[in-house]
Amino acid sequence: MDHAEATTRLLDAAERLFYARGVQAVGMDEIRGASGVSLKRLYQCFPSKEELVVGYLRRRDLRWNAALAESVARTEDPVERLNAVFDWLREWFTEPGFRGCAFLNTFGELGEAPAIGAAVRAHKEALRTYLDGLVEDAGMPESLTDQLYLLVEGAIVTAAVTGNPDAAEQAKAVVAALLNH
Amino acid sequence: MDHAEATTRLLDAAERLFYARGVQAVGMDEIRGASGVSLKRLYQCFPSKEELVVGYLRRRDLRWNAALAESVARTEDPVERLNAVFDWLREWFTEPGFRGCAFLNTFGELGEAPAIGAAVRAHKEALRTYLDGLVEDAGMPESLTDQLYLLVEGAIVTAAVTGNPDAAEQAKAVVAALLNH
DNA sequence: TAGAGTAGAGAACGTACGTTCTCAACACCA
DNA sequence: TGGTGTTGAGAACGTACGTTCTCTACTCTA
Repeated sequence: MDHAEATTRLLDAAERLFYARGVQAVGMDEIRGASGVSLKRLYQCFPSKEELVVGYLRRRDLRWNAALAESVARTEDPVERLNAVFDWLREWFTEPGFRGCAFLNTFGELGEAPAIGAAVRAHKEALRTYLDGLVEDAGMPESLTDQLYLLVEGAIVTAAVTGNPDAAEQAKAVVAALLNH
Repeated sequence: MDHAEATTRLLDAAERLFYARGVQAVGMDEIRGASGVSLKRLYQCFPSKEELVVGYLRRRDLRWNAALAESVARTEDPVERLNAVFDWLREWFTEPGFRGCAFLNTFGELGEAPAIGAAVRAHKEALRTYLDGLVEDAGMPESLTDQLYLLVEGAIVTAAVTGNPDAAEQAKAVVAALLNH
């Protein structure tokens, strides 16, 4: 097992465990057991738990954004794509093990740590930038971006707390009102 | 110092410390020091840390709801009251030490614990019920409640992560569109 | 005032965790 | 093949924390 595969395995285990149970509830020894990577190697790949958490967030950021973009891109009409965002959210909400936004959860837990806060903000900024592109392609006023963003965040949080994926449809209804306005 | 005052002091210290730094980052000994209540008494009032956390959430729920309702009630017009919700949110966002929703933060940290999850859901349900009353008083269709709720959650989360209170105004703009629709 | 119950201060206990260290096994290369 | 460097397994270390225990001092009552 080389360095790259060890890193992948560690991130796989970290993502699964951290997302499901929170960062502080999962020890480095459990990451070692779940990944099959020795503690020595673990600390070679990630010199501290905080760096492993940042690595986890960074990779999840890339994956999450890519999954959203890929799903939305299957819709042709640029205006309809704004709705497609919430269709994808609904799919995500119904996935087994959905526990809300990994970034918000980690932020609530470790927001003090500057590296964590930076990773969370980077993720949210990337989302906002992506939405901005969709709004521009749809020929809508720029002010719609922040409003869409609020609805996405609200839907994620609500679905996480209530366990009910209908928040996606409710947000979509608001989008429809904004577009018709 | 009697039992009631000890309880109050403990909840005061717990609320300040837990909200500012998270639950897991604050030890029982620090609560003792900040409250001036002995460990023995602490464990008489709250037999475990989890019960102290639940007590903290419950009292914060009452206070937060009351502050919102009191501020909104100063507005006479029932329709205008829907906007007043977001005016109050903006005030909250600009308070020193604002760190987002205590309930969401705790949920992200300890959502597994059933008692915590229940306290969080109770708070969110109370908020939704309150919004439902405002919507009814304003003579608006019931479907507006969930939409308002999404906007409130989205604004809180966004203000917390970005540190920018403008999320309140952005949400308000969406409300205006929904009302004009 | 004597005694019984209680409170406070803080030591103590058990556990868990992040991180480092030890040591035996093994791979690679001269 | 012999020696050197690296690896993995897991023990060890230091710390922190939730919770309980000890002991002293005080307070109330008979």
